[in-house]
Amino acid sequence: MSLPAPRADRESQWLKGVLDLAVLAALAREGSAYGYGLLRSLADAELGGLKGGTVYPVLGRLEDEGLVRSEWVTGGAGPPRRYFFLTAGGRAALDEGRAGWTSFADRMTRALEG
Amino acid sequence: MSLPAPRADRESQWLKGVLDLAVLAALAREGSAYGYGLLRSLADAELGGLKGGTVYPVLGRLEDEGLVRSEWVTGGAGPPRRYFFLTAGGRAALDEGRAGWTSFADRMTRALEG
DNA sequence: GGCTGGTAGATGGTATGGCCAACTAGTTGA
DNA sequence: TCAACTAGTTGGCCATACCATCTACCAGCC
Repeated sequence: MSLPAPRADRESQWLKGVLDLAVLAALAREGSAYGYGLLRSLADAELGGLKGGTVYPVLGRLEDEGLVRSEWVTGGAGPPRRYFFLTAGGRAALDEGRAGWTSFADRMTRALEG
Repeated sequence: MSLPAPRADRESQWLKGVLDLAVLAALAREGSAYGYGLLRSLADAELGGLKGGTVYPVLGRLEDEGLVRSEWVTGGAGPPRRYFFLTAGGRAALDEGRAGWTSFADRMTRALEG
């Protein structure tokens, strides 16, 4: 391929560094959630077409950073689910990230309009 | 180091895929510009602390994609400057990118507030 | 019992692109 | 001659979203 524009969906680039905040926000909104459910609510709603291979590593990173806690729940219908909850640190990180994002988005939008 | 949060400045992640649009917008605003000037106007204004190693490759990519044209200008004060101009394709890409960005930023902001 | 299909989670490799550091070169002034 | 500033270039690093693939559990069906 030698087409000039690789076209690599800009949106997937834009998600970088924001996806974790989106996940934190979804957890804050829903109280708790398991990966597969998040996957579908995020994909059906605002942010299009996320796949498991994208979301699960995010949850893993968030747990490594102590921003979420997880808990296996077995015995329901289907395979066991791993439910995630925000920690206090996660809530703080979400607030901070929200502020940073709105600031950045404003500056960027202004830069694009000039 | 074992601190949980690697702290890798979120903003630098957010710039991914948006910086090229910011550069296109700056060129559209100023008519033409050379790299070092762009560097300073972008850094002084909205988007903080950009370095040469970040901006010059962007200009190179934009030229490879046919979105900008460049022209060396020698004989002024100081080293030769390479001036960049938007092409028609660049203007179209800017419009398209602007629309995509505002849409994404809106959806993202809504997702963060929920 | 075996099949199939949907649910749930995990993993590895790839490619993108901003970052830093170092480098070359031209001009100006001491 | 030397230093400082301007201007552009290059190479390697690293985080992270993407894709494809894999395991495993359960339900319904024959």
